Amino acid sequence: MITLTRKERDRQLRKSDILRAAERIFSLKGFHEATMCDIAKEAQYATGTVYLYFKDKDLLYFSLVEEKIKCLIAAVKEDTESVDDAESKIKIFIARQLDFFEKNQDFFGIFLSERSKFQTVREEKFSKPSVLLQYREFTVYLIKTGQAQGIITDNYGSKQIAEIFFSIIMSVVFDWFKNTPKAGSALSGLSEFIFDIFVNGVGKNK
Amino acid sequence: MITLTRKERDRQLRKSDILRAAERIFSLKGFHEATMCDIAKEAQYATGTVYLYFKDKDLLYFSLVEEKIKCLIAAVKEDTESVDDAESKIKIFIARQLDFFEKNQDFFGIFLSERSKFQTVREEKFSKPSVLLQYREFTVYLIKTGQAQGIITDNYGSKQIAEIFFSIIMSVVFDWFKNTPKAGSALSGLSEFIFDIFVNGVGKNK
DNA sequence: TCATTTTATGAATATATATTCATAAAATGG
DNA sequence: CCATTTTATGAATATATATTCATAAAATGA
Repeated sequence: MITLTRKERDRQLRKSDILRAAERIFSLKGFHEATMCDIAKEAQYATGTVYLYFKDKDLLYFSLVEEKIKCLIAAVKEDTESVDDAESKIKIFIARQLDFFEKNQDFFGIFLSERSKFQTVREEKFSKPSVLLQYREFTVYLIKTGQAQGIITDNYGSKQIAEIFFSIIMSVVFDWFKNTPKAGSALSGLSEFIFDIFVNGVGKNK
Repeated sequence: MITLTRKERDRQLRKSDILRAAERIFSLKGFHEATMCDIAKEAQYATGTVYLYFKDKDLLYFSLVEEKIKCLIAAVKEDTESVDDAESKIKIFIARQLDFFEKNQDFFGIFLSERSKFQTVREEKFSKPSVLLQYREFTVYLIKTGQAQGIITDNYGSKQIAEIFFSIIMSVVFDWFKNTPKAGSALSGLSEFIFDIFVNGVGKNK
């Protein structure tokens, strides 16, 4: 059902241009240091034009984050649905995630540096449940599946475990991001490591 | 060797007053939203006075974070030194850390929300190695001890494991911080959980 | 081609707040 | 008690930048 008029489609394209510019500028300078003027220039528009497409700076920023996370969720969901056993699901989840961040390094910079902003301001500006929440819910679902299939402990709640899961992945990505000089080793190569640590811990198996 | 003149000591006291005020205001509003005026008022000084004690807003902020982390490091070092076996060391480390964050909830708010700032701007303003680095080094040392004593795997590097360790603790603290309504259950109660997950993973032990 | 609507422009505005500095108050010490 | 030094004050300054808006350009369609 394609109901976009040409006008609407054009508008979407221009919004998209601006979002791409914002992505570059925000990730280069961070939220506060990036100016609307920077972003407009990068998108080859005048300052005021940006405001015809995004109400204000906050909203521009959030639109960008939302768009990206939606992408990630979509990719992850599609791929994990293709298998049934929880172990594969989890492994695929990790791999997809690493892949995404590797291909979206700029975005990752934003995501990391402004996480807190996203958590506090979001409530005031968005009525709809945040995509981060959706994302979180999906990891909880994964863990529950693992518990149901008996490969993950049920000594602890799925939410609690999901948080740990997420933070381990993020910490590895962050570490890689920080230390890898440009075109270094593949982030995706760390999938195994994450899965192992997450499932088996760091204790020495005697 | 007490070499502080009364003048110097007074100055320290006033700096301390200002730091306490900054702690309250920063944690209430975050770095950008907190104004120097807010902080001055909270400390019962005029705006300009703050500048007699701290060169600028950034430095005030970093002084605060440094001071707190130094505290944490000191506490952690002292306590872990009292035992020899790595398992106890690690358990104590976790417990002390939780204890610290529980007692310094305000500070934790700052620490979390401005982590990125701290990581980027620091280099430019401080020549001395940051306390965060010291902190990180200490966790690496802990892991190495564990590896040397054969309770932690040496399939992976100590740095890599230390990052994971740190991030697991932080994620638990963050979670608690977010969900616990005021005077709820003790954060310190989660020590066991962290140790278990970290060492044994979330895999179901058959 | 021209009248009307839509879109773009960027200088001007509005606001916010970090920082300074001339002035005043307080402390010092002789 | 006075002269000098130190410390505190807070109004004024400087700067930065998000946002607006009068104006211009472009697109539309008859």
